[in-house]
Order: sequence, then structure tokens, then C-alpha cells
Amino acid sequence: MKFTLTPKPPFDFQLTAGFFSNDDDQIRKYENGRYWQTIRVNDKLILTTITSQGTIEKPRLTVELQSDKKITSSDKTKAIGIIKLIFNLDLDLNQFYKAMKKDKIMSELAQKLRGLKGPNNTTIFEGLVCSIIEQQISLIVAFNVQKKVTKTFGDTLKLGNEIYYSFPTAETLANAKIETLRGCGLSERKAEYIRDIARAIKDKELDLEKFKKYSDPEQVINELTKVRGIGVWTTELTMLRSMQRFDVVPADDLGLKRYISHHYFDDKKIASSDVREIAVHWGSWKGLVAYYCLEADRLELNVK
DNA sequence: AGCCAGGCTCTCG
DNA sequence: CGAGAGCATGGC
Repeated sequence: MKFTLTPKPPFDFQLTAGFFSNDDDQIRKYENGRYWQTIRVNDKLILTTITSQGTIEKPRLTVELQSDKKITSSDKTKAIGIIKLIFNLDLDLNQFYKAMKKDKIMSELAQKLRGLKGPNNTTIFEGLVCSIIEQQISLIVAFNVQKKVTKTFGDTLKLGNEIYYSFPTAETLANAKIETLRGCGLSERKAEYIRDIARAIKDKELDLEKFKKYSDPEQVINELTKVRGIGVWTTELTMLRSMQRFDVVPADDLGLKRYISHHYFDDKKIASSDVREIAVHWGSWKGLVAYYCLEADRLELNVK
């Protein structure tokens, strides 16, 4: 099944999907203008392949859906919703760029990365678990652990000779053995955090999706940080990457501190409070600013 | 070799 | 209470 989607311009598909250039063939990847990953729709897995026919100012995407089961029109409708979520296709970046005009450094950055929409995890659970995995250790290590967790616990979709893995559900991870999680490279602590959070979700004690509806970001932070293994940084990063909330800044983030320090503090060592003070000037778009900083930091590091 | 890496909890004093 | 140790693995 093939169809076309028209994202709200500006949208740079290559730049946005390029985040996944080094990812895994069997999980999700951007390669030669093609992005693919499985999505979960009505309890079946569907391989989603996206290519771009448009430009940054007139974006147009072609989407192909493939599954081992029949794809209904209800599946298609839901799939479109999820795909829009993955790349924030309905987000109006012009509003964001307008708000950045007061800040010279940030408007330059916005120009450099024009059309970048932060990729979103398809579930908050995935965003949260990935954020926990990324705590403290280097991103290279963290990405490896995420891949191992996905290939060890994720459901699979077989299409011909190819096999694709989806991110494991809370139901699956709730029953995971600590030693199997540790085998993926997680510390004993992190393995417990993840399993216990998955159990809380399975037992309906924790509802992550409800946090999308909260108007006050502080309230999300207050509630989520009560959960063992989740601190302020983890909550803020999760909000950014999986709740489509752009009004929070993961101020404790090492990469963000590095970038802000370089551009505002002459490379001096800074505290997270310094980041928060600067971020006040970015208003309700501060989270997207943070994402642009993180991407710029990552891209510059890759150049080196 | 050893230290650090997009943190957080737990344990001491 | 606040400070400090401990954690997983890979890169430098």
C-alpha cells in the first residue's frame, strides 16, 4: 500500500531522518534517501518506508506500508497518525523561527538547520526506556544497548527473507529477567528501573500516555521523578523526544551544556542553572531550541 | 591503564 | 541531611 503525505513546510526530510543514518537495518534506518521502521497498528506490525519527492519548502513524502497480514483502511488511518508523530509532520516551524529572531546565535542555528523537526518515538514508553539507557554512559554505548534490548525482546515482522524488530512493549519487558537485560549491557540498577516501570504500566499503576495532556510541564516532572530511576533530566528528555512537548529543556544534559557553553560562555564550564537562565529567553520553544543545539553539537562532533 | 561518558540511587558520616 | 561511591561498556 502506497500513498502520499504533505508535511507542513518547511520540512527537511533528509536532515530529520538523517538522525538514523547509523542505526540498524533491522530496526530503523535512513539510507540513500529511504527511511524505514516498523510501527505497531491495531496489534499488528507494519513496515513503514518513507521517501521524499518534495523540497524543504514544498515537502512531499511517499509512504509504503507492508505487513504479513492484510492492511485495512483503519490500519492505514492509524498508521498515518503514527507517521506524522514520528517526524512531527504537522509542526509549524515558522512559528518557532519567528520566536528565535530576537536571539542572534539561535536564529543562525535555526537557519543552518532549517526544516529540522525532531524525531519522535512512537510511544512514550520507548522514549522513557531509551532515555534511561542513555543515562550517564556515552551515546555510542547507549545506542548499542538499545539495539540489543530491541533485538532481544522486540516483536518481529518477517517479510520474505527480511526480518524487522520493533521496540519491546511494556508487557514484554515486565516479564524480562534481570540477567537477560544485563546481557544487553545494562547495569543491574537500570535493568531494575526498566523492568519495574514496565511492570507498573502493565499493572495499570503508571499511565505514561496521560502526561501528554498535562498543561504544566512542572507537574509532569513532579510526578515522573517520583518513579525510581527517573530524574529531572530523564523526564525532560522523554518529554522532548516522545511527548511532542517543546517547552522543557534538559538543562543537565552534557551535550547541551557543551553547546551552550561554547556559544554563550566562552567554553567555560557551566552549571545547569546557567542553561536554564538562557533558556528563559527562548520562551515556550525552549525545548526545540535545545533539540537544535543537541543536533548541532552532534553534527559538529561527527565532523571532527 | 585509566578515565570519562547526555544520571540516578543508595549508603555513609 | 550532604557528599561520595558505584554502575555498564567503549573510545580515547
